[in-house]
Amino acid sequence: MLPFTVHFRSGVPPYEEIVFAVKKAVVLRQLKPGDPFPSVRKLSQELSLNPNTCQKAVAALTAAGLLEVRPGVGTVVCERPVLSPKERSAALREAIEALVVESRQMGITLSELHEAISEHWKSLGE
Amino acid sequence: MLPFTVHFRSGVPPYEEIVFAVKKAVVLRQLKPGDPFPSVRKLSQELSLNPNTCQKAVAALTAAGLLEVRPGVGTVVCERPVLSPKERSAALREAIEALVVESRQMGITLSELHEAISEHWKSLGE
DNA sequence: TCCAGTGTATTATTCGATCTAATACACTAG
DNA sequence: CTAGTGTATTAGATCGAATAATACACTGGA
Repeated sequence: MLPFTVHFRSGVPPYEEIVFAVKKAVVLRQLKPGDPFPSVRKLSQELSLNPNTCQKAVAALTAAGLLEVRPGVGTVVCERPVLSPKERSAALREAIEALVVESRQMGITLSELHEAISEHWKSLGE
Repeated sequence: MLPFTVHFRSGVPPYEEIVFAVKKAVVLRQLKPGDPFPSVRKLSQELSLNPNTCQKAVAALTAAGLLEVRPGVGTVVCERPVLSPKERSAALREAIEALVVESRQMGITLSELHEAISEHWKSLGE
């Protein structure tokens, strides 16, 4: 059994789904810093995917700073990366702009958007 | 000259960039309801794209309710589509979840996220 | 009526990303 | 030494997207 759940949707590359599922699992504390991360071969077996596809997901998560690779040993979950507020805002700029434009185009108010975000935030715990 | 600006990025299909650019232009009031929308052939000429690619963008915008087609005449910008609050929230569910997970994974607080969204919101006017 | 300008449909081809497949290699713990 | 790691390489299959060249139905105006 894997320490996270992947939901595959048509139109979205499987390796991207894995990346998102792992990020969500970390947020939900299903994966904690220091936890061992399943091997590429284990992943490919559990998810019925090619090892290369899983390797691509692991590489992306490593580049994003969520996983740390111990050569020859395995992969573990990292401490949360430390970024300055400026870096954090910049990293989310595009996603925020897309969401805001989409929201205003649909006639959603700023209050409604804040409310919807707060709800999702709380649904992930604490 | 087109009534909106498209920013092409590698990795994103050009027709999706057009769709987003038009949505943003409507939000910015650069495109108002009733305004004539450039023809497919005009678009392809100005953007140096194949007519079929522009046609795909027009079709997507029509399906989204932003444009209205007058057969044989041309295309005009629609009135803002009316959706119930429930429909609006549902339409943004995935984008919001992705943003919230990404934010929490990066260690951003709910307050910081609200602040960043408010800033982007105001940068689009009124 | 005729014609130019609309949106739209069709068919075919090219291109790139993705996923799969089968190996191979360097590393580390036991 | 061996089994289990991550990683790299090469190749092929598949799919979506973009391009290309036409063709058609519709509408407004000359």
